[in-house]
Amino acid sequence: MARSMHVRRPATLASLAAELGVSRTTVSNAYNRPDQLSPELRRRVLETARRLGYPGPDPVARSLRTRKAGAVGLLLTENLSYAFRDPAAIGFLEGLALACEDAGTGLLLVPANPEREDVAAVHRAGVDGFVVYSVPDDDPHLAAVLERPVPTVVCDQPDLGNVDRVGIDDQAAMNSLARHLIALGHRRIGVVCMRLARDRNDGYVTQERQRSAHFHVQRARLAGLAEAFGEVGVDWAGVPVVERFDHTITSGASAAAQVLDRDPQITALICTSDILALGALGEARKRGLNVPHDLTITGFDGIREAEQAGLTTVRQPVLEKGRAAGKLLLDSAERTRPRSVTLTTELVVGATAASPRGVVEERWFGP
Amino acid sequence: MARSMHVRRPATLASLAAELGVSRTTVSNAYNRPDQLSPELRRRVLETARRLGYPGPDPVARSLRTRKAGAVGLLLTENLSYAFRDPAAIGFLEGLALACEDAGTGLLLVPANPEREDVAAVHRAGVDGFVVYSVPDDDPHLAAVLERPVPTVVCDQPDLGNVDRVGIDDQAAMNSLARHLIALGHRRIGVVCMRLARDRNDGYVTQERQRSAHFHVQRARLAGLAEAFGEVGVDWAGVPVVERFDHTITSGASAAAQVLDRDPQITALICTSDILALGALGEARKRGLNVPHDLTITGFDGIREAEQAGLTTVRQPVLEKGRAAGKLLLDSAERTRPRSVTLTTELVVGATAASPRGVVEERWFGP
DNA sequence: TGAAGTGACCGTAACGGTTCAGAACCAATT
DNA sequence: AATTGGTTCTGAACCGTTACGGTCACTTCA
Repeated sequence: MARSMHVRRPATLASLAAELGVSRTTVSNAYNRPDQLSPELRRRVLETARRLGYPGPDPVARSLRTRKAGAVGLLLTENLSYAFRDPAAIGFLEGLALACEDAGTGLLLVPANPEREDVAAVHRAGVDGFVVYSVPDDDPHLAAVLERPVPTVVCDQPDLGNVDRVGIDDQAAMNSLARHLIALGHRRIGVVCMRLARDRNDGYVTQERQRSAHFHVQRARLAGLAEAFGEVGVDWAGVPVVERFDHTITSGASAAAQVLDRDPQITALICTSDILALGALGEARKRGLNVPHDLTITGFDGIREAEQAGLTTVRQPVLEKGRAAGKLLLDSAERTRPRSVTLTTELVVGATAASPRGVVEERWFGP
Repeated sequence: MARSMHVRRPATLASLAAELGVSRTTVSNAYNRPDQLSPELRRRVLETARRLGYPGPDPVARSLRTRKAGAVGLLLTENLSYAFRDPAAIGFLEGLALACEDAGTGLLLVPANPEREDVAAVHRAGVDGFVVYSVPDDDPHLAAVLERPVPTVVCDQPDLGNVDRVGIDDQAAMNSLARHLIALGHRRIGVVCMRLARDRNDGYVTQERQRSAHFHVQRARLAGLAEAFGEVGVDWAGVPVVERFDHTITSGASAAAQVLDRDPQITALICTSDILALGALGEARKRGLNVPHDLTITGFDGIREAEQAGLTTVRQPVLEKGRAAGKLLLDSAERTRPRSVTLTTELVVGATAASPRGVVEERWFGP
């Protein structure tokens, strides 16, 4: 019975067919199209498969032939593990996972180490499409993805023209937050932002660096601030903007410290993310500053931790963003021309923003 | 120059070779072994590739030939998106992602809907190995994974004998927590646990169901409790054990309510996860119970939220667990026989456990 | 009784690469 | 002049499937 004990080679569809004396097609059909063969033969095929230890059609070979991988790739700018530490990223992932789940598709996290310029992982990924989440617009990984002949959806990215996009209007959202602060009477402000480019620059940001920032989201948020404060006569060039490469609470604290050390007279510290704002809150507390009365602090994202802290911020629908990205990618049928989805945001008025001391809120003077 | 404008078919390695008048081998080498051809020819190959829009070797075809997918699969019992909602699962994911990152490997989240018994996704996954995280031991997805001829690591699973395993000693950990409560003087206890099997059973758990629970982790934790309390003469059969299918704070609250309604005289409520315990804490607060003096509540896992709440619990190294699983899987070289990694846990004495009213802590009587 | 229809199965040709054992060539050594 | 060694490139086999367009025996129906 056990013919050739030395078969190290695992069984294949062909060997199974040979053993059974049928064609490979038939064996394939036994797995993929049961209606194409008699129940009796199918039973025999499956039983012989079990006996020979044939685990069913090889997924990779099948993918090659059918030109479907059954998975979408996710490209993140950060270390893969980072995605699981940032609440906003987690929310995005959850939404994306939901969309994939609905479609029965796998989700492949592509290891794109931002340090090394090793794009090989992008080339090696056997996927039917890519979602690119918040990477700098000059990221070589992004370029590698765009070269791959598969549909792609970018998130938090400027409109690339030829691929689908999902995001929010960062500039408008930040603008409305700024207007809120302006209405409260703030004119002397400081800004803490996330990394603006691939190089580390933990410190003050020049005008030029702001304009040429490679992270679209950050660039747009700063632009929204500049726009709003410019309108009320604030000289943007004089506004201290401090950047941090690492997106952590600790970074937020140290950045806040840096701003407060040099410009203690500011009445509001605007952070471009909740995480940074939480750090700033901690730093303010450490300095004995009363938030919001001594110092207004705001964030961006609307993560749960921010809500608990009562942070004044902008809420963006991160989960929806992920889900929208997934949906866009997964029904890529009939994509005539690139689609663009812009989700709405919401100003969250918390307890960390108030009129500066000695200033009565402006709207009281309204007509 | 542009020969045949109607080439809908994208360029392949072969077409590129033909265009250049070289062999396919040479083109392949241009990408994979630059030292195998002259720099000049390589330059020509790459340039022609760009001109023809050839995106480089197809990952799937390459995988087929090299028998490497460059990714590991992760199988979760829950809906994919759930993994991003449970802090413990997130920690595990982070650790696993770290390990994958180090190895330059992708991480494929396999959509294993626990509702449907659709195992196809497991068959379709093009991966070099699987990590299986906390699924019931009779899960068909698990069976499907074990049939695949690739290395596998199971987590929070009984020793399957033939695959690598990583986990903690749930029984011992819970036993030590129980001893702590016993030392405090607790004898009348209630238990809230996570789902014990694939079927929903929101309510009391029979002895039989406890013993035959398909979630190893839960079974072991209950066993640890039964063991410890049995030693001091508590009749385990009389201990109310309530199960919840959904692992949410809300579930924890409702389960706690169910126990407290029927057995208001209990002095301690032991939950098999922090999430459930947090729910129980809320329920206790709602009832005006003073924790820990009116009621002791404990958890399991050691998530951050539990720490903030001052929960008495068992901390397990979830991140390390993920990382260990990844490492085990990724250096599957020379695996002689299945390895088993058991990580250590730590009893976290928080503020939610104390001696019941009228009872002096036992250790005060110590020799 | 012959034409048409149906169910069951098969042969061939991809799918797009990688790999390995050489071939061809040339320069340097014996 | 023959041998050696090195570089550069090639041919053919192979990876394990599935898509496509059949064939063939066996009804069914007029």
